[in-house]
Amino acid sequence: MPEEKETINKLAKAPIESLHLDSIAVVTNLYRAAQGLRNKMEREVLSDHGLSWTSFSILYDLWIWESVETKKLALSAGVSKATISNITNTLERKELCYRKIDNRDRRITYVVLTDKGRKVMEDLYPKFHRGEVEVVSSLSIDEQKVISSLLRRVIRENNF
Amino acid sequence: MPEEKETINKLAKAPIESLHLDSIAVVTNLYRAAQGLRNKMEREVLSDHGLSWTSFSILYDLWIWESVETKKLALSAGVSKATISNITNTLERKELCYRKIDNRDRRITYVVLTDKGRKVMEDLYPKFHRGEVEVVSSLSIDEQKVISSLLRRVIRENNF
DNA sequence: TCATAATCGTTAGCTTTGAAACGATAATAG
DNA sequence: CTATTATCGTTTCAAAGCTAACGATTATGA
Repeated sequence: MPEEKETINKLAKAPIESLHLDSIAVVTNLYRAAQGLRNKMEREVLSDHGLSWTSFSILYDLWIWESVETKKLALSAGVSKATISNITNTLERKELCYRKIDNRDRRITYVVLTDKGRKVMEDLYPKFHRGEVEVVSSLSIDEQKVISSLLRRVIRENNF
Repeated sequence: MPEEKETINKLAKAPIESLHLDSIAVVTNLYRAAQGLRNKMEREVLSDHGLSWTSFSILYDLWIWESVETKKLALSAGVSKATISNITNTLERKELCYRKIDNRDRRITYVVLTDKGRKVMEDLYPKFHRGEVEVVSSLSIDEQKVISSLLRRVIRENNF
């Protein structure tokens, strides 16, 4: 990669005893790929319904699990509970979900998908899935299995 | 993975002719790893100087290249030019960089690192690099090379 | 030359994001 | 049985982030 090489040269002047170039490459390319993925999906798929990546991932959870506690949504999406609270507000305004307080433990709030929300997902998911397939289409099935396996290890070992 | 399997079962009911499970796994794990990476770095390293991941990546570019056009910063960080404008304001307020208009083409604005900005990077980069190494430490060097290579292909083929 | 088009960065208005503080509720301890 | 702790979700406030519109500048073309 052109940019990567140039950067490494400049980094030589950095006050570092030893540079682990392979680690740098993994982190750089990992984040760039994820960022590109998100941007592409928001632009080409999710903008149809005015949804952000995180909003979609929440609707997705609700679609799969019917009803999910706020805390689990935050954990699943990798964002703070404050963010979930805000996004839930937006989704509620769009009538795609609603809140439901647990009667047994009134501290817990469940978020539930509405019929309208389900329809949106039934329209959106096939398009999203086509996007997923397209993004990784330059990798063979075996390569997809390899990269998933390696990423899973990173996720597991870091408790991501 | 426990959650992944359960999800796939639920997805069977989805209105999709054919599900490419390997593509789903790549996208899911790719995004989760990147999200975890960002959160960890912001929490454990960048919070020392009150910097976001994107702010840091901009300072990093300036550190390497001395002076960069706003447009290239947006491209490099994978965010919109409006975001760069906002972040540059914040960084300027912290006296970590300043703007400089090109005399030949007065539409172009360069962002330049200050001495204070350089000092911050000299303090921060070693810590950041230790974080990078730590995050991927469960992968062997060969595995790191493999995953970088596969990610690079995804990036290239999608113009990310 | 001068009008039109293209490019660049900022602004406006909104949603997303997180840390910290806050209220409400439940669990625990004495 | 009360008092203390712990947990949960929301609110507050600031920064990050996007789209679209805008003003300023440069390039193009007739």
